[in-house]
Amino acid sequence: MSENETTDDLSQVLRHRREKLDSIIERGIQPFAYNFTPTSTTAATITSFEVMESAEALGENGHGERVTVGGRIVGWRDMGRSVFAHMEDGHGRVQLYFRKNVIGEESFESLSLLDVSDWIGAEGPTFRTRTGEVTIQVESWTLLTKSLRPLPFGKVETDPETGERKVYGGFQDQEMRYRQRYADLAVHPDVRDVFRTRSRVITELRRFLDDEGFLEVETPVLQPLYGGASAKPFVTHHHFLDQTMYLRIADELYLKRLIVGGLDRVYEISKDFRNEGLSKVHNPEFTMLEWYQAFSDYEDQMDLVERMVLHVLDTVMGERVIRVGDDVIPVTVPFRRLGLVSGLSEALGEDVHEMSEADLRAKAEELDVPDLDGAGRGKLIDKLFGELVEPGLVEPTFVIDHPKELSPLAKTHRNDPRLTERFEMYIGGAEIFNAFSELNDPIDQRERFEAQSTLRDAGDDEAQQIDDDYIRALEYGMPPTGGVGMGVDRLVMMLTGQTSIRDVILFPILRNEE
RNA sequence: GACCCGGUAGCUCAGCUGGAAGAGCAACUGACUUUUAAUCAGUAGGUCGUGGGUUCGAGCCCCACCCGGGUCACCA
Repeated sequence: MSENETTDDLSQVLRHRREKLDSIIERGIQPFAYNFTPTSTTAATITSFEVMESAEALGENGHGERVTVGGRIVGWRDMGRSVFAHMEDGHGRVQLYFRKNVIGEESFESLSLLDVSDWIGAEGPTFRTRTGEVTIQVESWTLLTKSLRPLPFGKVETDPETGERKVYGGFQDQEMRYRQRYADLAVHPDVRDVFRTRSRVITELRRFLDDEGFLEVETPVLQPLYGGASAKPFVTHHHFLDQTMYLRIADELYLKRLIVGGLDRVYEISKDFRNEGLSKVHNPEFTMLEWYQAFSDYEDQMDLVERMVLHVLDTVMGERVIRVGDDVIPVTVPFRRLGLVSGLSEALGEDVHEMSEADLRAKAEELDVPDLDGAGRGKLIDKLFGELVEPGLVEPTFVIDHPKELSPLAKTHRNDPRLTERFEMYIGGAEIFNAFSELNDPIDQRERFEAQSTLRDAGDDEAQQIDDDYIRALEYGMPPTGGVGMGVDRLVMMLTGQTSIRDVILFPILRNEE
């Protein structure tokens, strides 16, 4: 039976499909068509029928419009001299009805060569079956692509009253769903919807910033020095230059060089790369949106973030709520603003500014906060805040005015030299935005870099490098600037109610197969 | 990185105290011209994640490893 060893190795199911392919070719049917021109989609076919029906415009035999549709077979019920099937395209699904005395003997016999997950085109008038489903009475059909590997469709039961879909069996294995995202998408319409939403969110973020007068720019992914965030980079090598290169961990320093150059409102949507662990909210490559606006400070940027979030909710979601798992969180402006130090003081019941580093450390140890080695005052405050306050930040909240040590690229707070003008915006306990009044004093910036360098020498491999070229740019003069970074993946998680970042990234990072 | 759970037919899973590898769906053959988790009859399909070990005998027990999920840690 089998032509060769390769075919021998295939499972029974795959072998049967190869055999059908052979039969198709023997009958002179093209199994992988070159093109097809539908006149309608599955969704439009149904809508059109319903419109004609309610206008009492149906033709003889209750037939609606004659359509030609293309799609993938997702269900098949063989009744002998008639067959019911379901077809899906990018817009929905529609039922097909094949009758032997309508399509003819030869065409009907050829149906036995079709399988679930094949792509076909079908042509005929619409009607409503006895059980009430709008269906295409197929008069002719054509094979578009023979599928040699069945998709793991489950059995779908649709409740006739509520329209709720219940899936039996199906494709559950998370690993396989991520590795074979094409199959996951093919089988799960709701997964396709998540990524459609993601795309629309990014479109609306662009539209919002474009309308605010921002210019979209592109800056290097491959960088001789990395900076703009505290993170471990991916390291690579350029052979011709014989030079070590890093994949960017942030866009920040390049975008601010553009502000120096007079491009006064810029943004970039980019993949950033951080060589760190994986979690429900961390993928090593992720999508970042950063923007910088001359003649603004972090207060202005808080207003802009509020307007941006509302714009995305209004245009994409149609409602001002965020979903975290099953929780529905209303989004209203202005968002809550909480000083990092004052919020922590409240949680501790004493003024953090009055506490010594030793006091802070004792508190942290008392609470079993891990990894305190080498933590300075700022780090201790941050850790305590993370432990005591952050988990409660479910409604949209700006956490503002971080300790200076934690923020080497932010301006010193105009009213308190111990703090910086910075905010992080949290929703549902996750950080989504991070912003500052950008530090534009080149002398101060060099000192901050040097402090980072000291941390680096002390073993902190996430501390930032000194970027002399960036300081040179600041010496030419950067106007007062507010800048914001946003985790696009995390925002999409919030909007689509996904609890894992992997469910909003089409191809999340996985270990190699085998 | 630590701990917990998992990996058995194409898919979803069961498999008792160690004693002849199972079910449903999918597939294949046949019946059925308005079904919709179609139905009915029959057939076939297995490297039990991998490699060792214990045992008369291992899907099951032991050791190591691989892969994934979850929790924690790391990650502003």
